Amino acid sequence: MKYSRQRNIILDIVRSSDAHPTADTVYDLARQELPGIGIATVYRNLNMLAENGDILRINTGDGRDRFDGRTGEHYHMICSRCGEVIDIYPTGDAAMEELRRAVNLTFGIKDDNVQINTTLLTGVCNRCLGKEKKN
Amino acid sequence: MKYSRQRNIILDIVRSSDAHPTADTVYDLARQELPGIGIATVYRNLNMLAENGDILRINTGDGRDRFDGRTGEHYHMICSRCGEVIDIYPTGDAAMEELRRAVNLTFGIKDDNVQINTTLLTGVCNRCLGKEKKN
DNA sequence: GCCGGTTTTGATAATAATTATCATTATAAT
DNA sequence: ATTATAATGATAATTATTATCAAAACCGGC
Repeated sequence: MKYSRQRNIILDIVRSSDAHPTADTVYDLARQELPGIGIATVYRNLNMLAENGDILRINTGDGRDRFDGRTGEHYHMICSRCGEVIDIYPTGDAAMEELRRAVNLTFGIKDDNVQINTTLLTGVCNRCLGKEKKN
Repeated sequence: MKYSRQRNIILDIVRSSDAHPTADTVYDLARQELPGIGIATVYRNLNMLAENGDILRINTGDGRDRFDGRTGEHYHMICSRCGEVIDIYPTGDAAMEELRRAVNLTFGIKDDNVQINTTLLTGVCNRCLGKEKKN
């Protein structure tokens, strides 16, 4: 993989965002820095960066992938009301180990060829819960 | 929701398949029974049936939804090699309760607004593992 | 059985996200 | 600087799915 100005801009955008941006959002932000950048370049690089493990691809199920620059172990919840992606971090390695054991036990999995998906949960986010209570 | 021959055919197809068929596959099978059926009818009914809880929609992340006629509590694994959807059933209610507790504990979730996604795991299916060992 | 209202159908156009193509340009190694 | 390789940007193509809408099917009452 060669250096390119475009790729670095895209990586920076994804890394410095905490909103799990879509390709389109990344494109808009990238144009602010490099107006001539093409949408194909954005897609191409998001794919390469994800492939390379520099960023994470999040499939929300709504037809548009989102991307996450935080590659440390964490998980995502999709809000069933607004579709927002919420980060959830495990409370510690021990808890995580406990979860894996529970998964293996619950489903009778013996080997290590299985990993827990990064988008693990669906629920109602706090913002939507707040709005609900007001009505 | 009214009776219609098409809807029943589609429901039967999804129910009697254990291959988590895509809309396209359902369309092919439906045409064997009712050659004039339209693709839009298939999509429309898969959506309505899923909305209604008669079938399950599985988002595999590869851009084409799959459908599952078994609505009892079970989970899915996506094979990271071949993309196949593997059914995984919990070993019992107690195990499932254990898993939920582990999830809540691991992620500091207190309320009940959260549910574990039906597509929970990614891994290598047995068929792909078998092929691998032979090489 | 026929009528009127409602739902569903099927053909097809439209949408929307993403990928492929390809000539041109940028980057890296010698 | 030269040259090989990789990346870019414009745009066409692809693909799954949804929207549109006139025609047909269905259902309850008469």
